[in-house]
Amino acid sequence: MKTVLMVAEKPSLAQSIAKILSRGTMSSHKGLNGACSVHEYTGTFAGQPVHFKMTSVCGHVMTLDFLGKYNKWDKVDPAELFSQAPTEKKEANPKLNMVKFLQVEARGCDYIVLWLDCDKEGENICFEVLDAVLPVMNKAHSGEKTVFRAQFSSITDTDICHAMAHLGSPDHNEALSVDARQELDLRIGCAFTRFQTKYFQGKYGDLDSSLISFGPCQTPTLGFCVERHDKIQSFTPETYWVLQAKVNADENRTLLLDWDRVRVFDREIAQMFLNMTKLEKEAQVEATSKKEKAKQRPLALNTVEMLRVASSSLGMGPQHAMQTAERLYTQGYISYPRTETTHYPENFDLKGPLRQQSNHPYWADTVKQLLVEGINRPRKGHDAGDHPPITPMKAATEVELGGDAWRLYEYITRHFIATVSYDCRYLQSTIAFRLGPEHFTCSGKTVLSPGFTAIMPWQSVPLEESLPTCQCGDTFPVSEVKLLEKQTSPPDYLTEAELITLMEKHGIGTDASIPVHINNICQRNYVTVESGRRLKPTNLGIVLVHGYYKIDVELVQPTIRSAVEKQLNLIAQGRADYRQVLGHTLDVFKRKFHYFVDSIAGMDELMEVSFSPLAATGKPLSRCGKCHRFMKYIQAKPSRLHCSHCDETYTLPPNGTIKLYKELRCPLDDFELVLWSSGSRGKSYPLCPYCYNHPPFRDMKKGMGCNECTHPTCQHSLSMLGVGQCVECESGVLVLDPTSGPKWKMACNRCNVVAHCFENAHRVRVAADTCGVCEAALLDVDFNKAKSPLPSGETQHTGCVFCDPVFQELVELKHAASCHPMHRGGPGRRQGRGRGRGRRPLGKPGPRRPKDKMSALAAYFV
DNA sequence: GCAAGGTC
Repeated sequence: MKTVLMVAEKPSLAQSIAKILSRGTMSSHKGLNGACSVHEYTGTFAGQPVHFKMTSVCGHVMTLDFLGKYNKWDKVDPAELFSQAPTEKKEANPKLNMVKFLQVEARGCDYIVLWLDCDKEGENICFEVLDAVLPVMNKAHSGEKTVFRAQFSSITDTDICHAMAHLGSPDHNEALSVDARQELDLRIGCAFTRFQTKYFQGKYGDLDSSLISFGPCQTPTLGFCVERHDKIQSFTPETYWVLQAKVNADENRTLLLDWDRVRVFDREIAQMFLNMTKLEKEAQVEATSKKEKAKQRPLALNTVEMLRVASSSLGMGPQHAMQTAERLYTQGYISYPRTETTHYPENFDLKGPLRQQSNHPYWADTVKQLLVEGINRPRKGHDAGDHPPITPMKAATEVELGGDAWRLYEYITRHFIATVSYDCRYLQSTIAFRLGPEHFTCSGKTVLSPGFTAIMPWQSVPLEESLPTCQCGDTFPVSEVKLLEKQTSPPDYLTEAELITLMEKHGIGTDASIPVHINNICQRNYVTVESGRRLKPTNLGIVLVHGYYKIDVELVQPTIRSAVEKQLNLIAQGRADYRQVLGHTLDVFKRKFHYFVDSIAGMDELMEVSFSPLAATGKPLSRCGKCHRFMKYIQAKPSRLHCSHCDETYTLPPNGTIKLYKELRCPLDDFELVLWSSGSRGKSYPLCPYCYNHPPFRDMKKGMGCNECTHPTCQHSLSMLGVGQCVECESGVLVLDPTSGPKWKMACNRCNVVAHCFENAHRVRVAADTCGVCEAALLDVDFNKAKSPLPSGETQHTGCVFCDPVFQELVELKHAASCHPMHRGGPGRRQGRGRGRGRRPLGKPGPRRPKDKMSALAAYFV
């Protein structure tokens, strides 16, 4: 029997499609990567009985990047990234082993049916899948078609079965347009980002962002925030006047009338209107009207609307809201949360999900009433052909979910119930008055039936007292006419919800990527989230955008995306050549890049005003090995040391504190050592600022401290302080932390394992001898007289921390900062440890300590 | 260390 391989874009879709096509008869098992499942069943294909294997990828299989050597920032001119730098496709998520997984499943298959999402990205993934599986599938007989594409617009029985019966072919042009998009985004984004970052970080010490990034989506996103900021800044308040009149409706009630002219901006004219009306004793009714109006129930919920409400009403940022929604989805509480669709398919079972909610403590009554009296048809929304709107899939209580998960679930459920509820109906009454020559109106709303607002109370029509009944020609006594002086007020900072709307409108990002772009501009310190989730640009954000305004406004305009997308659509439609479009667009941006580089002084002028040059930032900390003057420690991200005399900058490890290390010097370059520490519960190690940036030995890399230094004789080096191989990771060595006393620690120089060894020793040294059993270096310890754990009050002991019975008792293994007790020393508690690969119990370390001192020595003299 | 797009 032949085998048909079928591949969907994500595990959940593979499951639902297989369920539909197999009519529930499939058997499932997990694939080798643990993330994807394979669903198998038998059926017919092209008129013959076959075996079906339905599985999925997890989004893109591959990602585009530059060849390794072009990722060295200090060796490559960013301008080269526009054409010379070659790119390669790498596995998007190496942990998932997707290519291997697909090949294992595809081996021996005869046909493939591609069930990827029906958009351009999906079409591109089709070819990523084909590249992986075609080499291992059975070869086709000549002329036989073996590759098929399913075209579906919703995940319903009819649609899926129809797609299966009308298979087509994958569209190469659509896939190519995505290839072009990837290459453009990569080359343009990286070139501008690297140039800006290097230029400004080399000049200023207080930018407070480790990266000055640029991208065709994130930059216009920032642009919207700064545009609003500029509007606020340039706003000048204007004074205006409003004529306010009150009439007595009866003895104890007055009506406030709205002036038909609303407001005037000229004081004298306002005064004139007041003079014309203030002596009037009565207001005459000119007309009355009563109109029944409806407030429409909401459209079914899609991702973007959910994110808007989450931000504006629940105070949850888009990134957080999305993560919460994903968790609700994987736990089965809601349907797939990434969808653009606001329209339920015709045969969608609306009553099922509704029935599940009929015993819910918060909305049982509303739901029961709907089920008894009949639900309303949801409004006609937009069908993007991806997934049904976001719908609750099972009932849940506040206690069960708790916190933000509950609040989001509650909103989704209330919204869903609202979509099948009736519109809110209310009566709008208006009375038009005349006071002398001027016209006024008074209007009020009375709710006739609350409809969906019962389940979405925040949407209710506010309760108002009804207007008095009256007729044309009636008069009411005037109680007061006065002039109010007011001022126009500036707009407020953009809310996240408004930003999402703007991004959606201009096609910046997608439902899945909008939260990422917003998160990016926050993390890069371009904007901060203020109360009410309003986005206020920082100085850095403002200067960047104003700089683009000065140099090339197109770099920050939202059209930067849509213009490119227009070109890409030509590729997708087969109306333009992929190579030509790519070449042309790259050429345009290459010119823009060169112009930007040549004009960077324009942006720099703005930077100067807000930021301080490197030489003027930071505090003197340690001495430079070249000029022996103090270098300044710049704490702002990225933290570094700057020698203003030599005009050199030395980067330091991120996240942690830096102190001078006892004025000790590196024997290689005479730089004063500094001590990096991740906190009291973490680890610390000394490092030489020069060696950290310029590795001294061949077997060392950039970013290594003394605890990884292979110097054979320096007292701070790995060679001198290394004790034994790490008990968890493959390549790390546990290194004695000479600053950790009196609570002595050894820390792995690769992973975050920390071994606490002696609490009451005043001196611990790494001895020259090694353990005969495990080859770890012996430790030479002087304990405090009063608290010595040694028998008969001895204070001095030399032994192996891993094998010596006295020392073993004193060792405790932890993880830096997190402090999970992974190990407690002492016999009798060893069972059950050592889960996972490559971990050895502390009692049995593997081969240890850098042994090959001769080769390190040789490297030293290179 | 960089983009944006999938998804886990």
